[in-house]
Amino acid sequence: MGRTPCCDKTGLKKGPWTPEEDLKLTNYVQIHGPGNWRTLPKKAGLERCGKSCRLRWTNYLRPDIKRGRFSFEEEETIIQLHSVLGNKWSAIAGRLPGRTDNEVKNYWNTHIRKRLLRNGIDPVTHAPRLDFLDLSSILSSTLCNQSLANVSNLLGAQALLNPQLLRLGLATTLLSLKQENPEIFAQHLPQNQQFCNNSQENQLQVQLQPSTCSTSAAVPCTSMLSQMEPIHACGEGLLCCPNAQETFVSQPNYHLQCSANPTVPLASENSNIRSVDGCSQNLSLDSLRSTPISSPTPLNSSSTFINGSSSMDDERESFSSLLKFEIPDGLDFSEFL
DNA sequence: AACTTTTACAACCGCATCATT
DNA sequence: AAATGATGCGGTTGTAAAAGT
Repeated sequence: MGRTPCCDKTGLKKGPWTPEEDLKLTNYVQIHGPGNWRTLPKKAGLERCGKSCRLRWTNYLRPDIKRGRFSFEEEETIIQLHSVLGNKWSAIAGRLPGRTDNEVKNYWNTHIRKRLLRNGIDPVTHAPRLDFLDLSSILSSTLCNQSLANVSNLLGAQALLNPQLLRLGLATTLLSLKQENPEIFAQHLPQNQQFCNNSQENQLQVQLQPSTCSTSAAVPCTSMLSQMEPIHACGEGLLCCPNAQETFVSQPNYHLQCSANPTVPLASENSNIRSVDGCSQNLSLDSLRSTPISSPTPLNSSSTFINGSSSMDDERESFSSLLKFEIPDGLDFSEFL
């Protein structure tokens, strides 16, 4: 059968629109309203395909379009919605007044996607990626920044990870770090109390604790980045989720949880953090979710930007710095060294 | 200053979906 | 029910501007 083309494209102009064309299209739509795009070009005196006119109008000329840089809130919304909806740009844009699907898509591809990749987050699954090529650099920067937070980018890949591979990767990285930065290595690990330095054997050993709360691999990590679970210390410097009984343990070997940067108050104590209910009310995310997530943790947002970076991008870069991890049962660093 | 590479974004293309005949 | 048309959607490309060498 075959469909007829949306318009006869011979002799029709393509490429960037001129101000004159924009004016013609705007004037016509303002008088006659949008729609009937097939016949519009001829009536409006444009040598363009109707489809092109529709796109130009909806993506650029429409008066209610908001232009300019995306705000924090908009970016957070995009990430949260994308973790739930995937590449449903139109659906995402529908929740961002004044933004078009094309704009959201472009912004995702040029900004957010790259940032997530840099931070070790898979932009498709929103789960942490374990790329051993990056392990050293991330861990190095983590240690040098006196925080273990970024390691979560690696260890959070519970669904993707082969435990043996993890041991190997961590061992290699830790060894090289220890050789390259022994002072930092010795200085910071005890502070974070995730590790302890066994001075007698000059080996690293993990303080083990039964894992009481784990997030399921089904939980998008970028959502988790903005989900500050109320947590509390539960001994030995480890942090646990108080409502652990509500969580699932998909892979007991690995235990990933969200927690505040050690230098800032926990989510439950931070008044700047948007309330759980407020978020879900704003976005109605529960209604959008196609598959239930196992974690009761809500989608949250502003909490990810509470450290004091100066530039917008720097603050956004901090996305990755708000996760902590716990070492899984049975993972003994002495095996690595 | 000239050239190359990268980035950002507008626009295009093909397919899907829905409405109408 | 099938054919056809109109519109929407998402992936991809083209290109100007910015950044780097």
